[in-house]
Amino acid sequence: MKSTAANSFGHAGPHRNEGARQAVLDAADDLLVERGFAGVTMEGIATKAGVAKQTIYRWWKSKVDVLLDNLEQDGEMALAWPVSDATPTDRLISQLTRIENFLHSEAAGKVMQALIGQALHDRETAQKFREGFLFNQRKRDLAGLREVLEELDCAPKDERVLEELLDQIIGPIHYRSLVLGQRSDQELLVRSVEAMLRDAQVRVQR
Amino acid sequence: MKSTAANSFGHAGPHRNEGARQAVLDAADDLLVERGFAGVTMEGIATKAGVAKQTIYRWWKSKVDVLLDNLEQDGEMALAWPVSDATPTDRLISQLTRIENFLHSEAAGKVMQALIGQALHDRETAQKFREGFLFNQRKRDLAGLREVLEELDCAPKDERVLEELLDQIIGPIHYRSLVLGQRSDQELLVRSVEAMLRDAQVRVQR
Amino acid sequence: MKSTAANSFGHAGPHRNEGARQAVLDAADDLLVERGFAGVTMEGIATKAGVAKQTIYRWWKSKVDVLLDNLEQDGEMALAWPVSDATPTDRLISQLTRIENFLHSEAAGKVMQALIGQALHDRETAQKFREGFLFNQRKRDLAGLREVLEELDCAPKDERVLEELLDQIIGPIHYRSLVLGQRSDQELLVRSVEAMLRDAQVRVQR
Amino acid sequence: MKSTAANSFGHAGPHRNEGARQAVLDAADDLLVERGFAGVTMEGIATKAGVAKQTIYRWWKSKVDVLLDNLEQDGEMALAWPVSDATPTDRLISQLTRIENFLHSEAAGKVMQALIGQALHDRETAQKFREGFLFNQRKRDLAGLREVLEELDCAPKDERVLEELLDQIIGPIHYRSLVLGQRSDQELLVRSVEAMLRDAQVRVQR
DNA sequence: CTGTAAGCGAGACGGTACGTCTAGTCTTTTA
DNA sequence: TAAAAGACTAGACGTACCGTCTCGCTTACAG
Repeated sequence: MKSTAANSFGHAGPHRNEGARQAVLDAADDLLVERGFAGVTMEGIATKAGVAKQTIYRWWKSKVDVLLDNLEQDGEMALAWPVSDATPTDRLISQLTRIENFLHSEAAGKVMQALIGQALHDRETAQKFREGFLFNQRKRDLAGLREVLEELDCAPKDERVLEELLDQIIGPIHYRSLVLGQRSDQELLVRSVEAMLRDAQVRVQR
Repeated sequence: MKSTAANSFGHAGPHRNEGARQAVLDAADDLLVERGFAGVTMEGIATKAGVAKQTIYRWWKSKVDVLLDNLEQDGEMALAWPVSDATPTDRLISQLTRIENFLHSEAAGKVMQALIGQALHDRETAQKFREGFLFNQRKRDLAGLREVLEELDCAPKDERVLEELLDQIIGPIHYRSLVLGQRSDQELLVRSVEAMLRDAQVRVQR
Repeated sequence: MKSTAANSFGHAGPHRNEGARQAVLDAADDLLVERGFAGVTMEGIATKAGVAKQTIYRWWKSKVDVLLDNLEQDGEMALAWPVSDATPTDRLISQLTRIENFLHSEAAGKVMQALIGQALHDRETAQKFREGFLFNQRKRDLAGLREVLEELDCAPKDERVLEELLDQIIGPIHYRSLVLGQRSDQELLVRSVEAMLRDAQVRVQR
Repeated sequence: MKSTAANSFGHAGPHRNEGARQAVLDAADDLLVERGFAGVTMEGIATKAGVAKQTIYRWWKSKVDVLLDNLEQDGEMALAWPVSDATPTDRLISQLTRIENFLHSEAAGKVMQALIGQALHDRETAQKFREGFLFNQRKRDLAGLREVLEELDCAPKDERVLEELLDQIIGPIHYRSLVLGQRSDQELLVRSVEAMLRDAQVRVQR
């Protein structure tokens, strides 16, 4: 606790006020949960966060940017592959469960759904969402999956095949969640992984 | 040519003006393609269609309703399983191709993406979209898939398993399209169907 | 009581809502008296009048236009030369008194002072103020003065001289009011008129 | 010449930076000429002067104070009664001409018009303007006029009469300039002085 | 065969949020 | 300790749409 104590909140100096930053992120998140995406407005965030609109515009270009900032903060933590000594299959199932739970989680899941929704409306949002979050997460998932498959001796050489195998398991989860609006139960995830592993073995033998 | 001549357009009588209806649907579609979802506004539609705002509100509750009306008209046609004497597998692949093409089509695909996007923002849109379009289409696809699997002697008894098998093939396509923003090539669709059929056979043997 | 009764106020049709118009004019006037010129804002007027900002912008370009509208309504009435059987000199003094009182009146005087103030800040306001109010009033005052001088047999032939004579009596009043912030008492006005009449006679003899 | 070297400009020491002061005054004046009164903003002055906003607020309460500072500097010099051996009447006419020219001068005249304009909007500005500039100038003009009248043997005993005589000549000039937006030509000034002198003589005989 | 009721184009209305601008305050860092 | 730099809260600016409304016209059907 040194000089940073001065910036606890309240007023600010020439450097960025960290308290204001977090207040904005939290306010946006709260509004999304309480009132949905249309209820997230720059004015609403400002009021709720006790912050001037100009302060938001100084650091973020739009409400989408604010939400994306939230997602980058929360999502990368919640979707990391944890260190584990479980069997490869179990580790894979457990990651799939983590993804499914994340998609339906109260705060972070709503943010992600809102951003995917907006990405479908707006090309620029799509790009930001993918580059700011999705592709990073995808890299981590591909690496995790590769490790699992290597332990099971069915890792493909071709990276594109690995991507196909990943999409075989996460595609249906997302489709059910985002499009159908349905959760995927544990059994389904297990069968999905089994089917994919069978396919991986078939492919590797060719 | 009797009473319809009066309703050709221009002005109207006590019955609904069909010209105005189509002009509204077309204007909404055009605006979506030209300016994206945010560019579709009630005022914009009214101006472009040469129609009073009140006329739109008389027949549709919101711009989402207008777009959904469009989708119901176009989508059900473009996604029907055609009568064909091809092999079951080929028919399945061809339907999958049809879906993939539809998702990326200029007009109808944009409408569908916009509606899915809005469904992710708004519960009510989600419900309308599913009940007005998605569930109907899903029923047709489930019936088509069942027929294919029956011919291949691997149709499951349980309807829920059939749904899982359907999601195995359409889930990844949608995920790539909606979330990753990538097209799925023909090869991928073929391998996807093969993997699903293998899984169906495994399941039916149990 | 015919069809116009429908537009008493509340909501409006495709024609201008007279109630809203008057509410805006009154709100602007009230704000000016209560809070001064800086306290007259488009938002404040809108709130006080119970009117949407867009409604103000639809009919007036700026708050200056609103105030000018007020002045045109009030000023032309308060500064008219009334029909009178008093002596010419008395009529002139009485008009001068009327002007002096007007300049210091609660509502209309404040509006006029505000507009002259703004005219000194902004060329466009100056032009509007002059063309919308000042020059009309000046014409009436010149006509009134000419009549008075004719009855006293000292009306100049040259219009420019007439203007000079007018400015001899109204210039000091305005200077004291606008620049010095002082009222001119009745005695002063009387002496001012006497001096001017003496000058008019001198001039006419040449 | 010791510590002043440090205060040459750029950065500053513990004492007031004279360079900054002048830069602020000049910037305000420039902005007024270039963009009008509304274009004179604290931010604009700060930017143009290369000075921090806080520095302005440290020494002046508002932009009006800055402009008034300018006027006090320039106005008192430009409006002084010079020593002259001309006839009294000519000296008076020449002072009147000086005033008229000042009101229409590029820099100082604009400042004065702006301040009078703002004084009409705001009581506090009015007071500052009068006490900081106007009343001082008026004292000088009254003294000058008294001297002229004494030489012509028609100086009134009553100071209030002297003020009235002054307003007879400067009132119309200001009215034409500030309200009508018109210049007064030399001839007019001459006739105005003649009329006033005639009135002074009439009054003194009573 | 005529009134009446509905659909229609037009557009004014009260609102909400937008993104920008400036005000005036405060804090940090430099000299 | 003055000054430059600039982040901060506050609030008005003028614009764009929202969804509701009123108007005046046109036209189909009912009495």
